[in-house]
Amino acid sequence: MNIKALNGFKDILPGEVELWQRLEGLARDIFARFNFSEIRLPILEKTDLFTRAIGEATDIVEKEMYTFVDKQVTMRPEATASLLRAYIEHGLHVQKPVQRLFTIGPMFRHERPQKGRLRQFHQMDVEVLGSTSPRIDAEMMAMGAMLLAEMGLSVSLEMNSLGCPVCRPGFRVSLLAFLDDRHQALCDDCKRRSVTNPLRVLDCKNPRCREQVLEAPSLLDHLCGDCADHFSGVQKGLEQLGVRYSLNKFMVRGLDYYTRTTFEFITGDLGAQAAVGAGGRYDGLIEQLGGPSVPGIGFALGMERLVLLLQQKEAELPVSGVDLFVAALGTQSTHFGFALAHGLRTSGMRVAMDLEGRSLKGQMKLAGRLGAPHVLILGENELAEGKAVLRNMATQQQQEIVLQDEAATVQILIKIISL
RNA sequence: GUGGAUGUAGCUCAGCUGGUGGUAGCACCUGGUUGUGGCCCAGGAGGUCGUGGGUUCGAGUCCCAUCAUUCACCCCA
Repeated sequence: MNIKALNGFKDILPGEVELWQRLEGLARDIFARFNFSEIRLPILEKTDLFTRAIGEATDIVEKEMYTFVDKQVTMRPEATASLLRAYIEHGLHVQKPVQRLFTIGPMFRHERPQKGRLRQFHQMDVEVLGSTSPRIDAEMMAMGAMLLAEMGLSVSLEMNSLGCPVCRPGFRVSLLAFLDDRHQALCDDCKRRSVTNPLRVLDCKNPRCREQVLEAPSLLDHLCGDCADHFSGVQKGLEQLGVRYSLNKFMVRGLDYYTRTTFEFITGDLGAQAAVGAGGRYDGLIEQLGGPSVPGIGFALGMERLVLLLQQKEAELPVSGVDLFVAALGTQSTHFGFALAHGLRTSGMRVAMDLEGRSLKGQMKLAGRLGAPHVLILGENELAEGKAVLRNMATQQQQEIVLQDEAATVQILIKIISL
């Protein structure tokens, strides 16, 4: 067998997929509590959409996109751009002044895979469009925190403000001046960064750079009046909702479109991939994409990373996929059991049956492995007398069942088993 | 794109300075119980030792290349 999944692409097998379902189920429940609606989006978009939304100069656009060059289309590397495209295309701002939307699905980035990072990965993406209220920012973070808490994960929240087009240029100037003075002390990456994206120097992991940057001018000290007001409003909101967070004035987001509030949910349990979720406000982006002048904020949760955390936390999920196992011995019994199983399934029961002609012992073993709470044993002798045996696997008690016509037998079994 | 580590059964792994691939564990199949699961016992099946070259009388073992996996950097969820 030489055909294998592509590097960075992964199958999610039974046993793990249950965790995904639980994660997604809980997320949907919580998104509903906060009055979010689902939107399903295509995976392919015009390449232009991403270069405009994410930024020409970002790593994602420069070297990580799966693009069909001849067709000018790209497999989405993130969800926000697609979601905003749909929002603009369908005039959703007219239908509701404030839209709360979420979407769940795969994203694609051509990066070198490592722990918690794949080339096809999955995100749960949440966006609120049409509100500048700092309470929305607080609510978003509170919702993320609630989801993580209800998953039983302990994750910390860090927040920062990146200001806006009014205040960021001023900050940039003083940061550049500061970096110029220490250019020689910075690592090679940061020397490059101080030209291409000076803000990034602030969150370099190199200890020497960190030290240099400690005294750097802070974004938070350069906020304009509106941004400062907004920022303190967000903090008040978080306090009111009892969300624990810390300020990280060095936190910078990788995408160009962020303004004001940015935040990350951080864990120490995933190696180099600290962020399980991240997002922020992007007040100018919709307009920039040709839409109405509407503010927005959103964040994405990395599902692979959450599942890894869940796997570390609990070894195994109990899988109970079956209500009844039908064990048949002989042709007559198998013939009868085959139809009976179908009748039970039609009535909503989860039924497993072995059709390989195994010994009763083999069938019992299968039933045990499947975790079937009951086994209906159809033996030739009993069948001849119109009877069968129902075994409770936990108590090992068995009772005789009188087989009437199929419909009646189904009813009897459902009644006994649902007790 | 850069650096390190690792490729032996479905999975986890032994395999010494080169000398016939492991009674290894888990899982699987059969039997011990003419028709009763988990535990136990016995047996069985399962391999191009990632791939291709090279060195050698002889390579799982040494060398080169290549592919894959993985961790980290860059970057990011």
